[in-house]
Amino acid sequence: MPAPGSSRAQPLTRAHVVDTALAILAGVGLPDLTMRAIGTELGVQQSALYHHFANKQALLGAVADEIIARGPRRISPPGDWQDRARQRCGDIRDAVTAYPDGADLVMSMWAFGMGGNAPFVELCDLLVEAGLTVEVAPTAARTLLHFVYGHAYDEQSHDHAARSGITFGQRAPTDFDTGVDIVIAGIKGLL
Amino acid sequence: MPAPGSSRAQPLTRAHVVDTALAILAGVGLPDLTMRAIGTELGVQQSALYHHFANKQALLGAVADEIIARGPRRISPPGDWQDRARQRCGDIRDAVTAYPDGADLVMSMWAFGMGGNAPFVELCDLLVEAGLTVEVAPTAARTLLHFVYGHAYDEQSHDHAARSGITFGQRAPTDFDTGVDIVIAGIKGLL
DNA sequence: ACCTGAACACCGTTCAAGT
DNA sequence: ACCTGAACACCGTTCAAGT
Repeated sequence: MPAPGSSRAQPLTRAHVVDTALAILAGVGLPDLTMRAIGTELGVQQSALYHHFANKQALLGAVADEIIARGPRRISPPGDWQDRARQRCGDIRDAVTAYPDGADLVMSMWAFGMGGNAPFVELCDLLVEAGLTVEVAPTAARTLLHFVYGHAYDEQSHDHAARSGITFGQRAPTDFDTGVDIVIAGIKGLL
Repeated sequence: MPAPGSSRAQPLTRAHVVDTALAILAGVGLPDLTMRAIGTELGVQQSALYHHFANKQALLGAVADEIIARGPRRISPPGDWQDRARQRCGDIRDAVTAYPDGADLVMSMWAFGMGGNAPFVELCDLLVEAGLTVEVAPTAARTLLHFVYGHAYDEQSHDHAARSGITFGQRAPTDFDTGVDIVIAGIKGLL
């Protein structure tokens, strides 16, 4: 961490900004991931960030991409397309739940078309390879992702709520797997 | 609309606040649904709202409940449980898409346990009636709702983006129905 | 009990000016 | 090109004080 006020040898890069944003996200969550916090952590004025990103949303889009990129990506899976889809969904879930509010961030940025598109493209490819038509594969991929993000968002919201003293009915640990299985079984019917 | 500064005969009620919040949401969307805007529209200081709601989230939870309550609820459907589930999902989608950012709001409030729980309860009941065990029905209901909200959120985000000039690949109008069918077919496998 | 008025501690974004 | 410093136009929330 550079001391605030220290003159940097290197100019700021987008990658450096994204790195710092991820560190702040990990520490304090999305509501406190402010332009001022990022600037302060980098030893720079918040206005300097606008030289590298058009606005906060563009910055968060890059953060969403990085959350996905840093997530696990188990390769060369044994078994059929259903096992591969299950595995990829699990990886995506692990990626977004690795950071507080990660599901919220990635889901929003994906919906807005400003980041986090890789999981959609990968699942589309996987499903086309599995034999789905190019017309229906995007719909199936989105259905899968809506579940993955929705479930993760739920989980992370409950983490917040638990800290505020609100309690929820206990959720089975197999809940995620069951949901993914439901959607995959449904997709199977499209073949 | 009461003129600002007019002394009201009746004291403010929660229902009146929620009504006004919905009108503002319909007009300007969630980012501009501020405590100040609600207060101004009611001819009252923003601080007065805290006498009726603990905070903004509690107020938005009540708004989410009202969005669902005001949505359509087609009754006594012909056909099997799958038709009934399809119909209920369509109604929920219509309810949340009737207001700008409605999907975002209802999804968030539901995840936080602060509102919008009725659709979940209804779908649970419907699925238990269909023959699902009480262990797996909530998981199936959540899977369905994650898709419905995720899809609606996507649509409404694209509405925003279109206004900012961003364009997306065209989505088939049957996309929602196909997604619901995928999940319902998957749930069928649990019977 | 219900509401006012003012304050507190913040936000994202812009922009002239420096180097 | 890259960044500073200061401002602009906002937020949600709190709280003493009024009625």
